[in-house]
Amino acid sequence: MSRSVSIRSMGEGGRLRIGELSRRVGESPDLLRAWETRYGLVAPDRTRGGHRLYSEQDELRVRAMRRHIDAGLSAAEAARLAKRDGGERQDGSASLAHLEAELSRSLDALDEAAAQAALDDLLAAFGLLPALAEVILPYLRGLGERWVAAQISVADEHFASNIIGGRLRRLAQGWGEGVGPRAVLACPPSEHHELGLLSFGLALRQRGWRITYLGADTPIDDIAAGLTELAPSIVVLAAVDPFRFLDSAHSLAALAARVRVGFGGAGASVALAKQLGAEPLTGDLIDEATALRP
Amino acid sequence: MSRSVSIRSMGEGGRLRIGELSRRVGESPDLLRAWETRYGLVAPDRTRGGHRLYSEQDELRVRAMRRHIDAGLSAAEAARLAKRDGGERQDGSASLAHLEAELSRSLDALDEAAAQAALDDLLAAFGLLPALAEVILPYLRGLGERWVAAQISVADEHFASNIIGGRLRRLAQGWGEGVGPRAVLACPPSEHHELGLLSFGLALRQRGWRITYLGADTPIDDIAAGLTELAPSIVVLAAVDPFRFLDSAHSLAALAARVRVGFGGAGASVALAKQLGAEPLTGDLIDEATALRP
Amino acid sequence: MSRSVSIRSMGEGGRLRIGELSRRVGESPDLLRAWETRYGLVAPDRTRGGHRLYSEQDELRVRAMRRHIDAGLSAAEAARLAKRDGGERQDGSASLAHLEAELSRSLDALDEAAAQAALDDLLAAFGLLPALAEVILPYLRGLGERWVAAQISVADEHFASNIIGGRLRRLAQGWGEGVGPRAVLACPPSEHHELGLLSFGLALRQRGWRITYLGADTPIDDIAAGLTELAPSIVVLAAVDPFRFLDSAHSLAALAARVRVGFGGAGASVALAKQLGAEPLTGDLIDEATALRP
DNA sequence: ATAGGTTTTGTCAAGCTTTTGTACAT
DNA sequence: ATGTACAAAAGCTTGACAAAACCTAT
Repeated sequence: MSRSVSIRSMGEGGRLRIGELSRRVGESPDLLRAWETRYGLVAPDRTRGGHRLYSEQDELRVRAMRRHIDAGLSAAEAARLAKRDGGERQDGSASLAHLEAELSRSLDALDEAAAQAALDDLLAAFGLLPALAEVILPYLRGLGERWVAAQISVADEHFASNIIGGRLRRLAQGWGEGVGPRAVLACPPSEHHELGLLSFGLALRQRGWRITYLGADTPIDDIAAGLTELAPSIVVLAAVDPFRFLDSAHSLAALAARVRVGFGGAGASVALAKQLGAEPLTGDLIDEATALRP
Repeated sequence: MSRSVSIRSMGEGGRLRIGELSRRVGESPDLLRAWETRYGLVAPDRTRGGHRLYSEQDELRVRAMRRHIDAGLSAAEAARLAKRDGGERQDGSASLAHLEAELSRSLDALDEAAAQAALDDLLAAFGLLPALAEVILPYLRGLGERWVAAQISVADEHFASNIIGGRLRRLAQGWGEGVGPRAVLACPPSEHHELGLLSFGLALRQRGWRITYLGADTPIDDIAAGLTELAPSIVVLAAVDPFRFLDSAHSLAALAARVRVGFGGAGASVALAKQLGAEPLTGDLIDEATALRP
Repeated sequence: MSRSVSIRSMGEGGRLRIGELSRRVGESPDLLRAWETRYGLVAPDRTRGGHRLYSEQDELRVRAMRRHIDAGLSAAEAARLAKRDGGERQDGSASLAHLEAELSRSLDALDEAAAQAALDDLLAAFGLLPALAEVILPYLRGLGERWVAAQISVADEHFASNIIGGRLRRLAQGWGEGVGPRAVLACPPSEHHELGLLSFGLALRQRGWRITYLGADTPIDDIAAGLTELAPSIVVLAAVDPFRFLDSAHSLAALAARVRVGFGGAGASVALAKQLGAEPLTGDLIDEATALRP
């Protein structure tokens, strides 16, 4: 509503001229004008002389446009999405932050009902993969760190793990069935952290894989036994401690000679995987699952 | 790459051009077009200029097609299956809408085996309370309405009621035992609709209550007789017609003077409950059960 | 009964060409065609171009034909029998012995779909508590014994445990909510067998208790920390090895001084419980849960 | 089992159009 | 700033082709 046409004020009014906007968002002025005329991406006010004055929301829209294009959308589609919800970014992340806080609070308070409700909301609002990637896995990481720092008791950690683990297993229902390629999932001996592995399995399932889940603390040689029966496309092993891999180095190398093997979890590394003839799956868990090809 | 971004930006309405879809699913654009023209696998929107715009479901279909082909089916068969159920099974649980339709269809067709299977799936996929709240109770409401509108015969209505009632009773197995507070459930004289009351009992049981179920058409004075023996925390009466309460007004008032009494069902109202000294339970059945405190 | 095919019907209706059928049943295409023309063993659909499309039932018939031939029958005789009853599934008699055998078979064969179906049938036919008491817990005992006797690999054991554990956790949905007395369930440090504890929790839940589940490998002192917050009626600890109790003897005695504590599992004994001030829950797991009073 | 013809299906090419970033004249 | 132009990239349609998989009949 500010009437004053303070040409110079690009500060608190937040209204930018095209050159400054171009510099901030890293798009050429020509392109910004093209996006405006072609797709109506923005409709900046004008100075009396006709110069464009962009608002902060315009800037958000332009950035959203760029994100969508980088994600592979056409310019037209990108503009359509950016116009629809380009300025609402902080709203969405606010609700995400809120749900994250609620999950955290309820689990810390040993309040199962509230925790289940938070998980419900989370999954309903974002869907499985984003909920895992953006909230649940970060929460579990934080939980581990607080546990290491002795800020929470093991009982607290167990409670939260069991609630989340229970939910993940519920979502895993029937994940061994169907027609996709098969992945066998397990943790090496002495490794008991399986929530990450469960999440990885769910992400794979989302992509159509069939999962055979052996879970925590599984002797490597025993995996080999079921190989002919299951004929998996890949065996994925996850551990948070590299020594869990190294302790079974010999068996792992033998396994990798017979079947494709992937190493994941904080204990995996490219070097370690290479050394034992396995594939490294050391990136973001969800990304790795999404990118995995049979 | 910006893989996680893509997950997010695909969330709502971001339609892909053929090149990007090709990149994501790993099939050549030529092949995608061939599958479309030969088998009608997908029917993407088009830009004004004729370029294809694929939806998220299209992507799922293409992936399903690939899975079926890898499983050994011919392209034609793979496409037939992918079209049939390519977009349905995201997270392993069949969609609620699909199960609802299947229940409805099988009951209308008087196909008991199919109806039982649909109930199995429903309960397995969503659990008791959500299944009741989201599917079974809405179905029963619809059934009642269709019966009033004379769109179905009494036999149809009985068939469906008996299947569902039978299942609810089986689920009620042992609900009188345990350690929780006790609720006595009954319908007043001349009231014969007890499916809602059964559901209410199951929801209470789910929350730890012990149920004593007297069922349809129960004289109020008879309830009073068992009172000292059972020592219930509450007596819940349900009727679809307010006159069923009014006909026993005197006995009901007397009962409410001795024990906590709740009124539920379409025949209950806040005014009526107040008048006879009872608690109204007029909200959503499952919600009321969940909120009830001993 | 053919179990709810609808959910896992991914392969349902997928008709095979002769090459793929040949691969699956291990008979040459030529032979398959010969059996068809000579004995009318099957009558597959055809594509417009004339290619054969075999149904799942056709596959069963071919397999039956092979079984009969291997049993010594002539081809003509074998075809006659296979046509008569080759396509019919072995009908699942709902007998307990049969279901037990089917569960055992499918888990040993790492066949998740069949195992889930067996669990479905089991729970539908007998209900939770009988299914646990009569089939699932005995099976788990047998599994442990076979494992000790090294008759099965750890991977086999893990697979079965995860399938059953997943199901139990699914059934545990929402068991922390409601109005009943609260029980805290955990295994002492180093104890990782939690399937019995889960079953015990389900049995308690069935009787109206609210469950707070801390699961495997929980330090006793940490349980004490949550005590005021949760105010449980009882804390139940389970272990298969008495040393798991003895290792935490001091903490356990301290805990038992503050709250009612029960000891269960093969590692518990009346003497041990008495010594540490706890209640023995050494009888049948389901019976103990059923008999427990707040 | 072989021979000879047919169907299915992935791929490619040719020629034309649309989309989109950038450039330039007014 | 506007409007037009332009060219690279990406798409579209039609038609064809060849390898693999199937068919029938001998």
